[in-house]
Amino acid sequence: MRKAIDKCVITTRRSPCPVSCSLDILGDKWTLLIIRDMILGSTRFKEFESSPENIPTSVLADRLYRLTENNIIKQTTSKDGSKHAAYVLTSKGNDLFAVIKNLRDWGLKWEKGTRVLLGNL
Amino acid sequence: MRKAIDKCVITTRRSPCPVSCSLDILGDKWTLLIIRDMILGSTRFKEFESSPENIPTSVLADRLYRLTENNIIKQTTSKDGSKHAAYVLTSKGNDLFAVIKNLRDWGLKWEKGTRVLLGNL
DNA sequence: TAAGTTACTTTGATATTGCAAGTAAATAAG
DNA sequence: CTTATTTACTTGCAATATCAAAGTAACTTA
Repeated sequence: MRKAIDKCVITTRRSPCPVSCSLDILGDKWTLLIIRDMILGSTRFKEFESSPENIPTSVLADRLYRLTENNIIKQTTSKDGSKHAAYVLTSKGNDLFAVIKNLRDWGLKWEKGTRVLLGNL
Repeated sequence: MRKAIDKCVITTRRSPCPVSCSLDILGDKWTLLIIRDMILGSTRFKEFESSPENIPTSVLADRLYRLTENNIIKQTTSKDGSKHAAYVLTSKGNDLFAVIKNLRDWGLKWEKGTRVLLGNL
């Protein structure tokens, strides 16, 4: 995916438009699903990996890195005292709840056969 | 991009989750920008093309096709009587206004240097 | 009716994704 | 304490998608 050497997030914006800028960061098939999982309480790599959409591990590692770079999530020492990585939403990340809810509502309204799987998402 | 022969939108969902399903359709860097432009009044290929983000024409053609397949936009005969293609939002498409507004608000709040360019987006 | 303009398609290089396999550190089991 | 298992990734590579540039046919304007 991205080699250790080129682990850097390029931050060239397509335009100053806030919609465009948000999509520069969030606009792909996986990023907001990770946020969804975090809203539902997931904190660990393994948990994101085991979501029903089956994100490739290489993509997951890449997205966790980018989300961290963009201060949307951050690593913490997990409460259970384990030394395994744990991720939590920052307030910037928590503010994406509204976006997720709108995507959920739109999906429920217009796409037949969708249904809430866990929690309220 | 897509050859005439394979112009078909594959509709395999990653999961029945409404968030995931919405992202199957909307989850990329360009789709919601076209919706943004349409909310701001654009109807023609040339107008989408001349937005500040500079969408490649091949991607634009592809997205207009997919949005049409998903009943988010539809072709109309334009009001001015010209025979050139014109696109308008369906009610399904109009319902994305909430998503766009959330992305705008999130961008304005958290991304320095973003600013509303035209209208309210 | 000739000269744009519009709405695309095509082409080919480059970048991203998806999948399978591999690995090192952390934890659990014996 | 030693081995086995789990976790959190990385690597390699084929498949797919993107981008930029150029091309084209239908439509409109001069």
